[in-house]
Amino acid sequence: MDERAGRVTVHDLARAAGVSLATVDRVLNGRSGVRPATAEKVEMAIERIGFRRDMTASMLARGRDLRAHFLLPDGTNQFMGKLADAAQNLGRLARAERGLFEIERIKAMDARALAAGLDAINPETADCVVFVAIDKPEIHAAVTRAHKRGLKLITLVSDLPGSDRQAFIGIDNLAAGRTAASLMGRFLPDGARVGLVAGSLGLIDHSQRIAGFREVIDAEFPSLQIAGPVEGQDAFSLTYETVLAFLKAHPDLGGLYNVGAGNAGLIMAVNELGLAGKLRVIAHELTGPTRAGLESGAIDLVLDQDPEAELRAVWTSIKRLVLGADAADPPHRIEIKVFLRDNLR
Amino acid sequence: MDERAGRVTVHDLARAAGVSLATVDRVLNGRSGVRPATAEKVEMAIERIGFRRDMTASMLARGRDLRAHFLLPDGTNQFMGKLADAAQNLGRLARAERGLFEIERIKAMDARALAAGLDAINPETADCVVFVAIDKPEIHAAVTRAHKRGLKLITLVSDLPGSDRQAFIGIDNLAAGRTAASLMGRFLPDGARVGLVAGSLGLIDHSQRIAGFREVIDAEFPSLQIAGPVEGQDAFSLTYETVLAFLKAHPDLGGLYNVGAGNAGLIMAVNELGLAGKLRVIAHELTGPTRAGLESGAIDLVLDQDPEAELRAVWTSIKRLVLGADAADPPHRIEIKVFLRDNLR
DNA sequence: AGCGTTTTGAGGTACGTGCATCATTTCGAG
DNA sequence: CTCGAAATGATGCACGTACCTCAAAACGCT
Repeated sequence: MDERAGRVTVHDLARAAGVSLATVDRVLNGRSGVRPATAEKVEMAIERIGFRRDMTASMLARGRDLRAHFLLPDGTNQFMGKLADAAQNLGRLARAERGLFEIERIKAMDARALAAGLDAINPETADCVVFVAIDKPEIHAAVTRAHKRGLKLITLVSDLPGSDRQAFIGIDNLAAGRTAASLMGRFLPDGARVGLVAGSLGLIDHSQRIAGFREVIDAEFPSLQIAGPVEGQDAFSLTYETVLAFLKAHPDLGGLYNVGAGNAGLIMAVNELGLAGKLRVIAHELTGPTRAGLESGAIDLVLDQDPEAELRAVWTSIKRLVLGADAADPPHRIEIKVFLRDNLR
Repeated sequence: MDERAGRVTVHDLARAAGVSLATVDRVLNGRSGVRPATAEKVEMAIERIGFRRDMTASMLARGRDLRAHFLLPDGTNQFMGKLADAAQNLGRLARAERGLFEIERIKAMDARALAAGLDAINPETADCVVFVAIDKPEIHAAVTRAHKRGLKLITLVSDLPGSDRQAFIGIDNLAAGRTAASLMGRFLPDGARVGLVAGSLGLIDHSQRIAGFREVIDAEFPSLQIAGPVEGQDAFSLTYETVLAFLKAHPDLGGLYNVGAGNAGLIMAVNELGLAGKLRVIAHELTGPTRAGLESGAIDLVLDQDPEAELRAVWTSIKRLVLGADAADPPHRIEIKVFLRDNLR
């Protein structure tokens, strides 16, 4: 309660609770050998005197680093490259707060490789695993095993709901799909047809975006027709071929919403058919290709998630998971940015 | 360079630089009485051995709190209320990292009150001032005085470029205006007329939004006509009256862009004239009134800045300013969120 | 060379918590 | 009541940096 005089320390807490420092330590750090009644005394005293553990001292005293192991998809996906760069950069900064990041790239869209990567992580050398999930049974199983080994798990960008992961850092993909639909609906005339493109429906972020999009189209713009989705595996050439065929099969398309990557291929297909500017195109993630697409007019709108903001949230989340709830900010959603040609900076 | 063995400490640094601990301390903390040549030896050693000061130990040792004094506008502006709440909340969390926030509300839109508030802050009891700027000469002068007293200054939401403030936390308001124009341009038919509403052009965030809006309309949608801006002082009843008169004076308006607050009054005026749903309305900040406006259809689009994200950035910035560059993340822009009826959560 | 001044060194304590050790008390079952 | 087990207390060191004091050395100047 006394906000102004020196800090409230564990000594004050021990005195207020009428127990020894050793017992306070046992309660604060969840060690065994404390009767529930005693623990409650301490917890009530924490509330009463407003004790908050000083994280600067805590981190110093525990001496150990917070070790996070990242498993990120490799390949030509530019967004994942930005994500890995952001992890690298933030890792350098987090060192000043005793964070130690290990970044490993694994084969994209390959559930077996991801499962193997998860299984290979030793709880002796890492506290925490950060990975982009694939919603397949073998990944659920690997997550359960990792959790049993005592690792903390954080999904990044693409979640794995219902699993043993402790946190998800990424945008609200349902809301992203809804936003796309809401804007697409305002761009297109009644009765138009919209095509959907995804990387893979096995990625829950992709399928959630589609679900959100469908929901709003059905509710608010029921006259619009939806075609697809087709899958391009987030790869350049496959997306090119797939979208080219898709556009040829549906010459009446008025809009295209790509929930995945592979936008370079998509743009190439759109340009090849001379549809740039005629087709309303909404894509995700501001990268080289999508930026070029906005500038050239091939893409109307890009919904973006900021990798740096996500990595900051990851670091915060790691602190929370490993050190306890009051070690860091409460969790918060990553924001969805909307880019048009006119607000590219 | 040795990344894995125990940390690189000041002791290692002293040894590597061939100086004593005391000298290292003098260099690291910018104390006087070090020859340039010696300081350079230390700085080169820092680079060479990759020394990074351990912030957990540093904060603990310095013992002092990081004291930030907030000067936030009072009044009926809901966004400012959210901002103050966010400051309160984050203040509680920042205590665990030795942050101490003092939050003071001062009369809104009153440059004299703000200047007096700035002048009243004692560098003995605060390290840092966080305030919402008003772009008037007397504020520039007060900022200069505060800076001379040794205070660090951070502008929040509304900036004061060209002054002695050390940092600005807020969205890119030029980009916000451009975004609004880009979307408004796509919503309206050729030749339509758009009205502009502001709180006060003395607030640089408001004038920047208008500038960005104008820029894109002129460049991309030159057929659109712009009326206004009119000023509602961010107040409920004045905005109501002003917008009502404005709409009556321009019965041909197809869209309305309010860069300021006072949206409850704006909605009331729009409803009174039976224009809800007919007029395309873009507003700022997701608060009670704008949320209700989205839901009822009186507002089409809300550009939002997240007060909590801004306060997190403020705290990061305070650490950087008071403790030095590697104490925290590098600065980053606050993101602009776009809300439609369909992605309200 | 001798002076005063500036620069550098040596060493200590303090910050608040984590963690370990060992002694002491309390508890519960028989 | 007695004994072993469980719970609690007492104490001390460690973490890496900040900040202080006092002494020693190097410097610039005449």
